[in-house]
Amino acid sequence: MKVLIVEDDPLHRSYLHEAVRAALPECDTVLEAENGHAGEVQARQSRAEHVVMDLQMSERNGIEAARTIWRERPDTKILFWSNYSDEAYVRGVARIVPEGATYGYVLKSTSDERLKLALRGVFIESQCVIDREVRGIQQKSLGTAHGLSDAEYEILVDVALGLTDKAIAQRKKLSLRSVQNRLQQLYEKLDVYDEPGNGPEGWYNLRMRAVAVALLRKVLNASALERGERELRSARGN
Amino acid sequence: MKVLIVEDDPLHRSYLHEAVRAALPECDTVLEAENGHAGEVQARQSRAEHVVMDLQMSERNGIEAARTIWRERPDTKILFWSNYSDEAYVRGVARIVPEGATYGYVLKSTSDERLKLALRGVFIESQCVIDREVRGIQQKSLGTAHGLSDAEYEILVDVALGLTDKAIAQRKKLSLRSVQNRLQQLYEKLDVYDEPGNGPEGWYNLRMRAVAVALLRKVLNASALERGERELRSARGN
DNA sequence: TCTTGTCTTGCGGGAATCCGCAAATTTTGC
DNA sequence: GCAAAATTTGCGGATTCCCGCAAGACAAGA
Repeated sequence: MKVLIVEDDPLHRSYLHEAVRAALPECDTVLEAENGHAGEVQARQSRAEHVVMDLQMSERNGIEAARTIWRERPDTKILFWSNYSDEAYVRGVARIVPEGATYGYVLKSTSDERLKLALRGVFIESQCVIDREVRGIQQKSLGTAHGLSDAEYEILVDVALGLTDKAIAQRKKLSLRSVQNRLQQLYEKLDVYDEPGNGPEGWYNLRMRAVAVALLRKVLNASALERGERELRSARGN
Repeated sequence: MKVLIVEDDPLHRSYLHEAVRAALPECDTVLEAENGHAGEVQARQSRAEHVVMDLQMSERNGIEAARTIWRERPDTKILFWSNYSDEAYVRGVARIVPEGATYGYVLKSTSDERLKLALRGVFIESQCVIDREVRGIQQKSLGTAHGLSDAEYEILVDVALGLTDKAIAQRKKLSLRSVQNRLQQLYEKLDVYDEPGNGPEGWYNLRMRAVAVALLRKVLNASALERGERELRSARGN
């Protein structure tokens, strides 16, 4: 059994290496890669079916890397090991998990014991192991109260990239007014309307404020923006 | 001699602890804090004059913590030790360094040797030690070509927070048109005008696109946004 | 003093936004 | 198969943004 570790921080990498050795005696080979791109190459060459992957890496982040790995071998078991549980990350991972694939998502702040359990659970028992806190974010993002639907989230990304309503309408094949409707839903869910009494009204540019709030709440993050920008550019130059 | 380490990652914290022990035999006490807030408290209680500080921590980030520490004792020597050299961080640090204070800024990816040199340089020799790469960012942010002036940067933050032109004008005590002028400078420097030929014109909402570009280039980051938001709220409720 | 350059401000208009209203269309539930 | 609910779309307008143009304000320098 082979395990591939994709992690850019040397300290965390060697810690993970130790943890894998300790938790998985049946593992005979541990490979390492120091960024997403190297990880893809390694996974392809070594045919490793078990991957521990950091999200947030320079060069190429974990979500991108996981997506190409899964595209080539959808039965690869991937355990995401991340510092943060930003809704943007959770959503990003959920978007790329293939049908029926087994994966895990644990935070770097979890105990050695729980990391061990996750390693065995995902790699040996083929269970999906999601950290408690991550699970909470997942739930929240589905709740209709504050949670954004996929449609709303996509609009949010387009807006955040700086596209005009017209451009979004064209991209999403919708009428101008529909895009604006979606935007209004966003404004309500993100609660960007300045309540009267809190200074004069009209303090906020709603479009910009919505993005700011999404960033502050980690519904969006830099990684999601970069992903969107790449997609935008590739769609442009088709 | 006392050294305070403020770092939320346990692995990095113990690594730093070792590095300090090895580089500074004249140091008899090493204290640790696991987030910015605890760091402030520790610094106050222990009167440590030498601090190694991570930027990007939850609870309270390094820039905030450093600012309050320096406000209480401006002669404290602080070595910033960070994963990234985002222009937003570099700018954030530069904004809070007191007159004549000595500090350093090294990346976590530097070698043990250079970390050691930085520790001795800042704490013993009272030199300012700035990593090569960080220095590069500093220079670039000053170059008039793409670099934003402080005035432009402040407008950028206000826009990113979602304020309207009118609100910014009021906040900054400028006329509406002056704010819009500053915005136009921003648009030019961030190069948000879609060149003709690249699809139909009017793809971009300039205001939003400027912020998106700033985020993608790391001129802005989530930390800077949070700082801005806090200032905004405190200014509101005065 | 006069010039030159930078910064600020006002005016005006074209374009984009935000959004209420209502009809048309699709989806959902039974 | 049909009615209720949700979504999409068009229209019109108030507001805001974006920006060219030009007139003051201010500082530096010859």
